[in-house]
Amino acid sequence: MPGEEDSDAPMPSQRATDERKVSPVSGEDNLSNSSPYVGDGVGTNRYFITSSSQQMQDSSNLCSFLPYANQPGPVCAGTDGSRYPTSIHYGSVLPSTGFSSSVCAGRSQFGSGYQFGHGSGNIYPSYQGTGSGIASMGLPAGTGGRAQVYLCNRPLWLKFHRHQTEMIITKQGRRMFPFLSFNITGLNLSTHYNVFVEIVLADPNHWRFQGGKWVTCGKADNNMQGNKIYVHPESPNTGAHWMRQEISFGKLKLTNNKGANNSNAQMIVLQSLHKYQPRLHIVEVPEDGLDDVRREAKTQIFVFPESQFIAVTAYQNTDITQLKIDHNPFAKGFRDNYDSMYTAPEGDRLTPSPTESPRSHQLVPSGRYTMQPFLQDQFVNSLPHSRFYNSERAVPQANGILSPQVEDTGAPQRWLVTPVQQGSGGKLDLAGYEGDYSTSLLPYTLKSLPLQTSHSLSYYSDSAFTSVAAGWGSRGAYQKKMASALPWSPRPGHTDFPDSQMPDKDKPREEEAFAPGPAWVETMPFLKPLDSEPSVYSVVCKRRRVSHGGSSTENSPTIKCEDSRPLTFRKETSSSSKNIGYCPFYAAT
DNA sequence: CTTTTCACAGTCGCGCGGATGGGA
DNA sequence: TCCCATCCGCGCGACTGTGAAAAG
Repeated sequence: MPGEEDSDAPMPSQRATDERKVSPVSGEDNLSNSSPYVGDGVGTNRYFITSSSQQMQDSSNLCSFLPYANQPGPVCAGTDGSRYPTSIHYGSVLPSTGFSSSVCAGRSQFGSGYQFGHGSGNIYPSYQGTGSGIASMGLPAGTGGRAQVYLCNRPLWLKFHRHQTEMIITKQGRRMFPFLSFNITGLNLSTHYNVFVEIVLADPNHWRFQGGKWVTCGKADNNMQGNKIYVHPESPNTGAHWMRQEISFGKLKLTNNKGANNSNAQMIVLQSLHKYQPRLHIVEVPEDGLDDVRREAKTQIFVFPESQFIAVTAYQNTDITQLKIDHNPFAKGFRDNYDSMYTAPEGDRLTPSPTESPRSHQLVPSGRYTMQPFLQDQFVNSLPHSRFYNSERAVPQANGILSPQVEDTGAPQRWLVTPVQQGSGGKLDLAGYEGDYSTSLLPYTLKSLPLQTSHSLSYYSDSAFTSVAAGWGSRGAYQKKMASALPWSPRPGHTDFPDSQMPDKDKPREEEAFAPGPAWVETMPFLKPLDSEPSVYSVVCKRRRVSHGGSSTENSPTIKCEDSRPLTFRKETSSSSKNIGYCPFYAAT
């Protein structure tokens, strides 16, 4: 394939249907209103992340993402028929239907106290699924605090989210990519927790890819049975353990095989062409028999809107395909041959060939490619910013799609979600992304956490060993091999963030980013894929894109946020038992 | 026509076994 | 000479997206 096509020949991915040639704005029809991602995609609108508990408790805000807010008092039901109230501020995520123990069958560590529910796992009220209730056992009051969770590879998620993330599901099970990887802080060091991911329907629609974009097509099938949760294999473990390093769910597999729920606990059963939303649950493990009433206070749920995806059996959007190829190490074999691909004269390129990278000169064959964000992000690290400046500015990212520099500038960010519901209504925030982007290229900025990169870790470069180890293999393997070569500590203290590291100027941006948004609509508007108009990205870069030397840099950051501190640290004093929150957690330098 | 399934090729990491070198 | 540790290469399996065929 490489070398077989001239520069104008369609790339393999483009040989698909015409529909697939168009960068979709999924759900555009349904989400066109109130989309914050207008114009450049980053949009002038910022979402507001508030530390105010009141706002977080504002059900109206919640409604934009968690319609359960309108439900009457959430109730968790145990298998024994008992029910325990959950004082979720933003609506229950626990339908009142009973729990099921089947999901956790075989997981001895979850044996006694509680079971995970499974079923439809809907997060919108219109569904009558069996729910995905999670009960937690109570723990002594005062143990632990409100956890904060960083979505470590959020920039990568954002990249995909801009095009409406698709996740392949197969009978054998397919790993997610990007995979879920979190940093957790705020746990009690000695308290034991179970950590698991639940994937629930994100909206009540059936989706189809039509006309180059995702559109709704009837109602979703809410009767889908099967496992909807994936318990981290290291569960249960102490808070110290969970906070020690990234918590990666790279081995989580998605399947459409309903029979897989019992046979393979690593699989989550989904339905093709349905939209799903992963949620992270942190549940304190009971160490003594506490009454049910206290259980609810020990479950924290985190939702990252950018991790929403549509399950498919075959990729529909070539942009997603290309992003997968470019960033997923396992798809390296599908990346283009640089040597044969890039033979254009140097003069044809707008972007100078970085001398630092032996391959870089091959990456930008012509001006058409110079602005490909993920090309930039591949080697922006190795180039003086000035070398990129012109090109960055020369081609506005009309759709605001990517600000890929975030993760590749060597300053990947951590994104924190507090367990409490943000008042944002779950709007996906790109401000940080933009900020990061600007970190390397623009005069203003939210600066991401500086992160050293090692070219020796080219494959995972900045995402590095932790995510790789955690995500693709054992968490220790890579660290064992690479730790000695890494100049930084993989184990930063992260719970303390000095205010001095948080420029005030950044706060408004973050807050804006999570400003209360429209109430829940059929398809959460705040999750609208960022651009409602054809992106430069998609228009210009319809040809198959190439990555540089296989750097899936942003897969997941390596380092914990030792230098970061929350801009908006929620001081949730509520007695809420379950808290669902999602908000990127910005750190400034 | 749409969606799903399957075989395929390519990349990678891991584990095994042999080769090598040092010390007892 | 034997034992042990380390290094290296090979094979296998896991994983990916592709593209054709099958299924609905």
